[in-house]
Parts: sequence; structure tokens; C-alpha cells
Amino acid sequence: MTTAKRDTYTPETLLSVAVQVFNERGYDGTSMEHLSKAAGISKSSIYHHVAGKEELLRRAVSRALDGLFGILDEEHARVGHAAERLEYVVRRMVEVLIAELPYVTLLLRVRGNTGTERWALERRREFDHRVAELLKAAAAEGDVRGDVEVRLATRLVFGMINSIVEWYRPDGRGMNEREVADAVAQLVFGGLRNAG
Amino acid sequence: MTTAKRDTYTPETLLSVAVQVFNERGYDGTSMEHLSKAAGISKSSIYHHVAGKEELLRRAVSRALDGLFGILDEEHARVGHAAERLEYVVRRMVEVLIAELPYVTLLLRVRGNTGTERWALERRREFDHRVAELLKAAAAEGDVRGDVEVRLATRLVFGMINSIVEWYRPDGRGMNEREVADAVAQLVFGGLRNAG
DNA sequence: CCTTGTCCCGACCGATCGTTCGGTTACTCT
DNA sequence: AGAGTAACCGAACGATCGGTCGGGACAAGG
Repeated sequence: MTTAKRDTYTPETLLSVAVQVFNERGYDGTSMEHLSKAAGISKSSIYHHVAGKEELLRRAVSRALDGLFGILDEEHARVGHAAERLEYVVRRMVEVLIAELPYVTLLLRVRGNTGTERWALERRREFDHRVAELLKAAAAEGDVRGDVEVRLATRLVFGMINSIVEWYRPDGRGMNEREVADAVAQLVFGGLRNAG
Repeated sequence: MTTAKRDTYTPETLLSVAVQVFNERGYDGTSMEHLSKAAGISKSSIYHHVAGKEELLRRAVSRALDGLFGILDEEHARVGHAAERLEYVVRRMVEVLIAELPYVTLLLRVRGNTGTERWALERRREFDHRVAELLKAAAAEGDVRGDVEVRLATRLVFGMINSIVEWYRPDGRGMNEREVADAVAQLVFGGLRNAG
């Protein structure tokens, strides 16, 4: 066996607590005192596990970005018709967004005040750009309507998907990832799919 | 004549500066020092015009909320078929959101740390509820597809519309309010409109 | 037993937070 | 010119910020 240690904090378990507080109060609105209360350890003890507040943010957004970029490496996102690859990516985005909900939530709210935040924004733009190219390819193949500009459509679709973090809560008997992904796909492609 | 005063700050002109900084750095990430630098007056002078930081936030979100609720009082939002009223509201939401862009942007980012923020969130929920009722009526009249739950569809449509504040910038020769409203309406109702 | 290293703590650091205060400048009105 | 006042400022307030420090509790290995 590898890990059957003690009942104590690790950087990962501490991160899950921190991200939750960050999402409730906002990153700038959260003090290390808030984190220590939520974690149940003293403020100084936090620095035994992580370098500081900004490292917690970096770990969180990294996890979210890894999940999103991982989608683009999957087979169904790389081969096939552009429209089908696009639909696959859209559905997987919803699933990843829900699976890593607090981390993606935090990622989508960074403003760019610190170096870590600016790095996160840059990687987000890179991901958006990759998906926009996919939509452009689908439009070129004639499977997506052409009367709405590609860049504008991409932004609006991202807006719809990303807004899930504002209301989806996994408590109890709510809808699961698949149901939300289906609804999003129906709304997005019912409006995007070429009628002719 | 009423106002041909001096070249000095009023609560309104100060507000426009403050809202811009709030949106760049986030409300919690903005200090009164930041505001004084951006406004070009000393920190203490700000308190000659407004009671404090939170009043600036309250004035800003009030302006945004007034614009949004004003839509529901307009004639085209009150009379006619539900589907047509809904489309009118969606288009007007885009227009108001762009006309009052910085104020609505700030409204959509409040987290609920202070009393003012919680009040803003409550009024937002009230507005969302009013629009959701409109969509429900349109579904009951058969003009909107019924295979996607009303509440879910409302949230996704709001997500798409509200995301405009994340990328729309009025600089130079960009697209105007009407063009964005048309694109949103096409995407939203191309997916919402009943095919049968 | 004693050492070693993990985990944690209270006390404290300089800096910055939103806000207050006493006083000065500059414009308006008579 | 003089009075009144709106606009503004530098200095300082107590509180809180993110982060540091020296040391204590506790388990594992000898």
C-alpha cells in the first residue's frame, strides 16, 4: 500500500476546501482567516501545506484547464466531421464542467489582477480559440448556419455552456450531467444546425 | 438654466469612473486608493461626494436593475402572444445590456458578501423569474418546444445573453446593439421555436 | 529511552484596507 | 471686499490583509 497515513490535511484536501470558499466569497473577498475557519486549522498551519493564497488559486485553475484541454485530445474530438466533433466537444464540456464544477467555476471568474490570473485568462482564450476553429470548420463543411458570424456564435455558445456554473448544484435528486448535456446540445444545435 | 456648473465631480461622474475600475479589478479587488488614482482626486475627497465604497456599488447595480425591469413595463412586453413578448424581451435585454454595459456587468458579478450585494442578487432572481414565466406561457401556447424543461431553458438563455458583458466592447467600428440582438434572437429561437 | 520529522499553533510582522478628521483652496453671491 | 460654502487635501485612525517565526504536540523508527 502507498497511502494510509494520518487523518490530516494534504494540499489536495485543503484545496477542495479553499476552492469552495473562493467560490462563495470570491477570491479577493476571501482572507486566509476565512480559509482557516473553513478548514478547521490555524492560519499559519495552511502555510505548512501550500506556499500561499495564490498557489491555491493556481492549483485550482490548473485542474480546471487540464480537464478542458483534455477534451480536445480525446479521439472523438480529433477525427470525423467537424460538426460531429463540435457536438462531441460541447457535450464533453458540459460533463467536465459539472464533474469539476468548483474548479471550473473559479476559473471562469478570475479577473486578471495577479500573474496567476492573467495566465489563466490566456489559457482560457487559447481553449476558446481551439473550439472556434472547430466551429469554423463545421461552417465551412456546410453543417452549421452561416448567417451568424462564427466568432460571435462561439462566444454565445460558450456563454450558454459556462453559465451552468452559476446555477447547477449536484445536491440530491437533481438532473445529472447527461441530461444537462442533452439539453444544451438540443438548444445549441437546434439553433446552429443548417436547415437547408 | 439648471446645470452649467463647474468642471468638478458629481456622484454620477464619479460613479462612471468607479464602475469602470470595479469591472477591471473586481469590486473586492478595488481599493479606494485605486479609485482615487483613476478619478484623479484624493481618497478622502471621494467621501465628499458619496458615503463610501458600498454606496457606489449600490448606485451602479440600481441603475442596471432599473434598466432591466423597465423592459417589462414596455408595451410590447405586456400585450400580445407570449412568444412574441418573449422575443421582444430577449432583444431588449441585449440592447439594455449593451446600453448600460458597465453597470450590468457589475450587477452580474456580485457575489453576496455585503447587504447591498445580497439585495442585488435577490432583485436579479426576481427578474429572472418574470422572464421564466413568460417562457412558460409561450410553451403553454405551443410556440416553444416542450422537450427541454422551462426552467433549464430559461437559465441557459440567460447565460447566453448575460455572457455578452464578457466580450462586447463598443470601441470603434464593432457591431452595434441591433446586430447582436439579431444574432442572439436567431440563435435562441432557432433552437427554441417549435418545428411542428 | 531518544531522535527525527510531520503537523500544528499563538503571536507577531509590515502593509494595506475603508474611513474620518481638521484644515486649505477656490468659487459664488452680495 | 468680505462672507459663505462646495471641493479638495494630507495625515492619521483602528481593523484586517497575506505571510513569518519559534516552538510545542505527536507519531514512527531506532
